[in-house]
Amino acid sequence: MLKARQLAELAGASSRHEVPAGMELSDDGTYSNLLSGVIKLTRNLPGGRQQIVGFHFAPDFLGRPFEAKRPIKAEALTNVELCSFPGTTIDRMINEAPELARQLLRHALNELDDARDWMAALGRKTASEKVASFLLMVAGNIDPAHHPASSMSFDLPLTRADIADFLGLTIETVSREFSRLRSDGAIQIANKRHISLASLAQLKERCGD
Amino acid sequence: MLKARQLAELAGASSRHEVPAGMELSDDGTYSNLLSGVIKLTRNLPGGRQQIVGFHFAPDFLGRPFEAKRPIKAEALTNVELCSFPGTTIDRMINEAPELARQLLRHALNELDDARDWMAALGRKTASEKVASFLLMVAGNIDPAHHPASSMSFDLPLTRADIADFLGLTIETVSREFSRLRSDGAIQIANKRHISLASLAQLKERCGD
DNA sequence: GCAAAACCTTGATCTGGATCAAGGCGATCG
DNA sequence: CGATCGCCTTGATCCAGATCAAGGTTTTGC
Repeated sequence: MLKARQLAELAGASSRHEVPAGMELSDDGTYSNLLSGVIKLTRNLPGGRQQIVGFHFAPDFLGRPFEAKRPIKAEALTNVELCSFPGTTIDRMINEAPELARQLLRHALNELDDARDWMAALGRKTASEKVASFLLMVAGNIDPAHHPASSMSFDLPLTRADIADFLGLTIETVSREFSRLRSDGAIQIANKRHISLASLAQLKERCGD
Repeated sequence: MLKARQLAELAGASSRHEVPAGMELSDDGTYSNLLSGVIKLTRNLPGGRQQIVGFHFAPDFLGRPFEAKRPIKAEALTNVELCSFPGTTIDRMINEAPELARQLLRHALNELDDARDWMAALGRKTASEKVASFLLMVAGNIDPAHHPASSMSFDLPLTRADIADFLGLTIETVSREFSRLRSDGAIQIANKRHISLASLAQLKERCGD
């Protein structure tokens, strides 16, 4: 745990602010807690190609020490509430509080596990397995404690174009797979974006792992 | 930097050993420096599908604190020399030496950057862009300081099947793309595995980013 | 040194998902 | 309220890369 003095220092240096949906989050060196909303991380290739390489769902932590080799853009998918700390404060505290460094390391390794999971999906899963895996991932992040056998519903924070850019597909294929899942009774769709899952267990059979 | 006492402790607890090509590296909780050789990290999907999610080239560091959510297997692609430390030593020292925690964090973030780069390749690059990117990656790891404009050569430490499992392709497609690069004069191939690159710059034009 | 086994290449054909095309909602706005 | 715009769906067709097939080459083992 962090010491009381350090918690107080963080609280004193923090500032709360809001970012509207669609706005890019500039990569000043700050760190933030994501209090609400969803953020996408994207990597751009020539020819207008885009790959989404990760998401942040509330409550998550964002920001990183050291420079990235490759530029990654962060953009708010929904309205977003942040609680930010100056980079210098965190960087200094990493050296003073081993527990903070441990937490950052644990967090980075979780993101690495996620990225590798999606490498496997991008390289080796079929379109319908990708879409099922995607719905499971969103469901798991929106309600981490949900019982696998019971039904749940939520609003997708992404457009079909974003989903396609995450799964390495086109919007038409994503749309067709949604339609297929609906006609198979695995999901219901209201208003394009509102999804009801019959059960997480049912989707797991379609997710290809 | 680590203190002399800590370096001495590490040296005292370390043990040198060797792993032959093709052998799986068991995931006891130890940490190792990879002194020579190449290791692949794989994730398995049902139906015999496999995705390689990363490599370690010498000199690299392997091992991770905290449990991974998903099982990842590590296998030696070549004969490998390791210098290993017990997990308990490292885990304890993380709390004593902030600099060690920083290094582990930096290392994890580099692996995360790499994984995200490959997500973009898997999701959005063509077969020939993937193969060119792969060759650049291998070349860069085998000789990090190589001049981009001059030619270089090396032995691929992977079979065509491994390359296919890394790039999300089939062995036939990998083979055809190698043949095409050869007939275009971008590479030369001797003995299936020995590759000569005319220049890194030439490949960069084909790698799709 | 010969045979078997691994690994690799090349050709022919097939197919999952891309591309092209044509509307169908629902919001926002005048 | 009707028009425009952004987003989504569905159908028709196409093609990059998969699959199927047939050797060729290199390595391994006896």
